Amino acid sequence: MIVKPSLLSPAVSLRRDPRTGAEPMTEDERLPQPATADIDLVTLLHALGDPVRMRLLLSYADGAEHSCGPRDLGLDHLHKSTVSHHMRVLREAGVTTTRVAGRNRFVSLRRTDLDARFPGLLDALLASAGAAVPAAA
Amino acid sequence: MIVKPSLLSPAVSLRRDPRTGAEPMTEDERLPQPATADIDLVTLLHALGDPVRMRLLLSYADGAEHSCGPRDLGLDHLHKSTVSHHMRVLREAGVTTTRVAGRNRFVSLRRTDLDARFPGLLDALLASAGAAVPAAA
DNA sequence: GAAACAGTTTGATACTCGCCAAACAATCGG
DNA sequence: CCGATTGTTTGGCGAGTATCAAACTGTTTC
Repeated sequence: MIVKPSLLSPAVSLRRDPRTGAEPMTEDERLPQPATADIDLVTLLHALGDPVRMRLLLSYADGAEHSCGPRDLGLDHLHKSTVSHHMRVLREAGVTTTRVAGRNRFVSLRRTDLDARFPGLLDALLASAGAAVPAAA
Repeated sequence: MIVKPSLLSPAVSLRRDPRTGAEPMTEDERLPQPATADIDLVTLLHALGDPVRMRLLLSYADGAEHSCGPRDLGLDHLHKSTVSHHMRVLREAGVTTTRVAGRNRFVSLRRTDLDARFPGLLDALLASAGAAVPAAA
């Protein structure tokens, strides 16, 4: 079940259980996450109702992939296990996806899935979060 | 901190009959609530990240005023003190406003304030909550 | 004044959550 | 193989929360 794609195999095939990831994302190893249709609004709001996770969301809003270290996210004051916990909450809520590549994990926002599930919600949330801290300028 | 108006303010009686029509938003008739500019996004999401409070939000989405009893909200399975607790969380998060009229309290959504603070967010939330339960039709 | 009404507050309990520290697992470089 | 890197998992602790039950406040009605 462990596949090492980077050096030898050009194509990776890791089919998971249909209850977790039923959608065709990048052909790479991903941590378990809910299917788009299974993303629950209350669970999502609960996940984002925490200052640390909201900060993580804003970090991910650029659409790029981010590694998991606290230093990469401006969370030096938190232990790495705490950051790992928060990222798990976000992933299990359907907010983020995690791609495993070697000893690194790359986290990114599930923007397409969220827009499909709750149209307009993510944009409104990001706009609200940006408007909530106007004094920074 | 909860302030008892009847003990601190000697002359507060601004009671008006509800049948006379819409009343201006008088401070003395309202339970304490955050100012529009003080509504915090994370606090708001935390408040809505609970199934009971999300249900309350949907009940208030019609814009009308609702009394506080569990029977009026389809929450018969919950104790009245529990409902009171949830409505306090919503009010302190800035989601709702509570007008005191005699021995009744009328709760309604702060739609204008929320739209001013976080444009588009409430609509997206209500649309998402409606889309989250499509099998009910 | 007494009773009924509408809702809040307090106390108690069980559960969840956020946090850290240490142990653990997997990968990459020597 | 050994150690360094990267992140996860487990255990524990303090704080917060959801719930009910009972007592309480203020209001209306009798």
